Amino acid sequence: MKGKATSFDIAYRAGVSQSTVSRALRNSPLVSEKTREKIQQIAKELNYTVDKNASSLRSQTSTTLALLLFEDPTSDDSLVNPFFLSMLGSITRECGKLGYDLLVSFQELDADWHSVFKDSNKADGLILLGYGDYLDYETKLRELVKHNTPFVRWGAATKSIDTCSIGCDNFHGGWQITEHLIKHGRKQFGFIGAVHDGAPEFRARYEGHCEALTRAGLEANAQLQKNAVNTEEDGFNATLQLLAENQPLDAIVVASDLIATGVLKALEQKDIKVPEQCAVVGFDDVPIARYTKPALTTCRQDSTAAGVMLVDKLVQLIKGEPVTDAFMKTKLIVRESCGTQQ
Amino acid sequence: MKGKATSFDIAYRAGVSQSTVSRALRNSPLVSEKTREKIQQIAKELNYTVDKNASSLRSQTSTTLALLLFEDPTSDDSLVNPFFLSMLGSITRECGKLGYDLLVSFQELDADWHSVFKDSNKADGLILLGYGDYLDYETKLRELVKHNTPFVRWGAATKSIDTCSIGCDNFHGGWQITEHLIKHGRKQFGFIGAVHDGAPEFRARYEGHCEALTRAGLEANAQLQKNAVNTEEDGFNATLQLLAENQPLDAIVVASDLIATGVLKALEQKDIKVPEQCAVVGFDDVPIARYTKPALTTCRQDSTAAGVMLVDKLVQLIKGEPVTDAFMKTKLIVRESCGTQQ
DNA sequence: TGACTAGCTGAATACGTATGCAATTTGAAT
DNA sequence: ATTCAAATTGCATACGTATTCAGCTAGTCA
Repeated sequence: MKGKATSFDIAYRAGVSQSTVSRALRNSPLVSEKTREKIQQIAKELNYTVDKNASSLRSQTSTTLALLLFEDPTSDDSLVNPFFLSMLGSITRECGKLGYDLLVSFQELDADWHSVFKDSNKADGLILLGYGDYLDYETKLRELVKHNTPFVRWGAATKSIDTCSIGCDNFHGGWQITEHLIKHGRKQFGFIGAVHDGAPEFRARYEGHCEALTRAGLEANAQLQKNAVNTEEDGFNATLQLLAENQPLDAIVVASDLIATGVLKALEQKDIKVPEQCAVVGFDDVPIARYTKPALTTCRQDSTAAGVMLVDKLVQLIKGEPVTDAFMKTKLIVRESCGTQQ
Repeated sequence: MKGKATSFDIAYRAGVSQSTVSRALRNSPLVSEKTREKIQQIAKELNYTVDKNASSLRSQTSTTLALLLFEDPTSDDSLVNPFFLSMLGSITRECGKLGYDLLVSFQELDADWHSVFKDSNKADGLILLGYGDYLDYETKLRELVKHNTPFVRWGAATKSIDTCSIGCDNFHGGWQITEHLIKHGRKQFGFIGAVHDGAPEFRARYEGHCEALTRAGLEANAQLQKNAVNTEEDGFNATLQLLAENQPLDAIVVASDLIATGVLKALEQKDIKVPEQCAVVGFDDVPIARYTKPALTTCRQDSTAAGVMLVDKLVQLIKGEPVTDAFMKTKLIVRESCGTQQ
């Protein structure tokens, strides 16, 4: 025999029809145990593998999920948002466990990703990863809903669209961090992270932060909030701006760890001791956070659990089962940069 | 019309046959410009997308690559080797640029990954990532060759198998690092990293290290080489073992950055100042290296270029073009941990 | 005018599987 | 022996595209 073995080859050797082979290999109860064993035996001998394309074409289902990662193409190409990257491991493994293949694709924000993967039958469903609120995002989500494309996404639930979102409680996280710092005596807060035109996640963190201040009878000073998108560089620059305000400051709450690395760098350059003179707290708990100097106190989002949940929910959606949004609790990871260890 | 539009739907509206539609959409020169434009216009109106499965089935080519990442499943699930992770970005983007989809899959070392992806026609070719030399690796590579499966891999060229390997010159890197340290007055070297049963990459780095010592008239002391697989924990423990030898020591060359983070941690715990008392140099230049305390001097492998090259070569292979192995030069990145900055 | 070519187009088919339906076998019950 | 249901199996077809081959039209050249 030349080329790959087909189900017909197996049928011929087993003395049965191709239909029976197909059924036997999928463990259909319609075929007798004896026949099934014989067929599976032969299949093994021939190193037979089901042709994915033919199978998908016929059954109109690809058992493949597509992971779309949105990123601003302006940033350094080699630098992928480490938080999402850390989800990749668990997503991949969970897919494997459930028998799904995973297509990974980095998308530029403005591409018309929304139709291609599902419409071409490449994937049964989509996992959307990326800090939200980019160009036409909602419009595209709506498009997906209209097309009946199963998808899940990481991020805050969007009230206006009926989607399955999995995210962490950013508001609570921001509150948690700030409350912790207040409890340990910090009083003059700065906040770094874009809260207006940026990611809604950052905004929620900021609002949680403000809420904690208010409850403690402190006041959020808008002058001490500086915008920064999710890069070290922006963190560095925003910190310099913040310091230029010349206001007393004993704590900086930062919207992400990546930004926080830039904040630490700026403070070091200005000879401001962390945490003695100024506490710094990040958000995400990316791998780097353990290695900064001082080690970064942060608010962990459990990316492993998140990845698993994203896949599980998506598969449920594909199977037509009802799913609900999920909120994950954040966890404060106290390291050195907040000055409250032990 | 219900369901997705097919090429027949377009044909009907355009008043032509399905064949013509197929040709027009693939820009075949066989169809007149007028017809082509009309068809493409209608296709756009109907939001038509070619069905990937049907197309792949018919043409027996999937324009999909599979990235297989091998990792020891014992390590923390969420921790993927950061060096390989950093290749993912460029691999993904290069695939996109060339019109290929990318399947990503983490494989356990012992699975029979070697047949599944290509035989099932899921992918046209394979990218193999992982420090080599795991169970039956060569056997499986040989199997791939026998099956005529196009594949490329990151790592040292294997003399015994006719594969396309892309790797960096680990020997040179080890030599480079050591030579640099010697030039700056270090004399008593330790080496941490598994050199026998571990990755051949680590071994080559060690050999380069030894070569540099020999050329400088120094001698590699086997007692001062301690094994460690690619984890921070192993680095920590190996360092303690190394120190327990109670030999004079003013430099430690480490087989990878990840291990080096553990080395730094151990040295700090033992109150040994880096780099004053002991220089430390890693390998890979993973993102974390910039953030350790002190910042890690290391030997960079250009993962972005590597990723692009892996994809390019694989596509060439798929097209039947001849390819050659490639060796990339390493680059010494001097930071603080070697004590020679400026 | 006829013959021939270039340029397009369409009919028909194959890719390899999954599945509805009909057909057959088996065994049990009458 | 007859009937009937249950258990298996096979036949035929559809999934949607790409491509071979043949056919048609219009234009060219003799």
